[in-house]
Amino acid sequence: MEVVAVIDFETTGLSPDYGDRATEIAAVLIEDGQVVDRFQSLMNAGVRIPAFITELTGITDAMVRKAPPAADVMRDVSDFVGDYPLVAHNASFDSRFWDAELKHVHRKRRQEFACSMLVARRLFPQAPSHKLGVLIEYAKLPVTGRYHRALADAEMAASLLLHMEEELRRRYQLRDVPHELLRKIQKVQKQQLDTCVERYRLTSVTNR
DNA sequence: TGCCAGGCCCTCTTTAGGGCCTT
Repeated sequence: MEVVAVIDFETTGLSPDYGDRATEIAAVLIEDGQVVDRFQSLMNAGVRIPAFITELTGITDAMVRKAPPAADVMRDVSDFVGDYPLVAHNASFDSRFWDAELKHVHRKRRQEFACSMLVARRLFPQAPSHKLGVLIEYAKLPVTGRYHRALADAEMAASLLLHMEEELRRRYQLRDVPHELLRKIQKVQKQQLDTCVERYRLTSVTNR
C-alpha cells in the first residue's frame, strides 16, 4: 500500500524569497487509510516573528529560541518523510518553504507534491470556501487542535485527504486513489473531473 | 527596521485583472 506524507509549515510570512523562514513543521504519514506516524517540531532559524504571526499561530519568539536549529529539524523531517510523495493544503506555499529550507541544509526534494486544496476545488466545488478550516467543517471532520499550528493542520489536511479519497472511491468505484491520480486531478478543469478519473480507471491496472 | 509572493481560477479573458489560499 502506498505511503503518503502530509506536511504543514508555520512560517514568519509568505515568501522565502523575501527572507521569510519556517518556525514549525509537521508531517503525518498515511498508509492504508489511516495515520501511521507523526513528526512535529518548532524550529529556530534565528529570525524574529512578526507580531501578527504570533497572533495568528500562538508561536512566540521565546518558543522558537528554545527550539532546535532549523537545519537539524529539516534534516530530521526530510529523513522522516524519505521519498514518500508529499501532500499539503495549498501546496504551492508549503513546497516553496520545503525547497527553501532544504536548500539551507544542501538537500533537494526528490518527490512530487499534491495539493489537497486543488483536489477539493474539483471534488467539492459547492463548498463555501476551500480554506482548510471551512472544508473540515463542511466535511464534518474532527478539529484535532488549534488551527495554524503545524501538527493540527497537518492532521486535519490528512483527514481531509482521506475523506476525499473515500469520496473518489465511492463516486468512481475505484479500489485505490494513488498520489499519481491526485496529481492528475489537480491539473484538470473541474468540469473535466469525470473524464480524468474515468480515463485513469480504464488505464490503471490496480483500479480495473 | 521593514520592505514583501505566487499559482490557480474565473470572467466583463487570452496584449488582463482580481479573488482565493497559504503564513
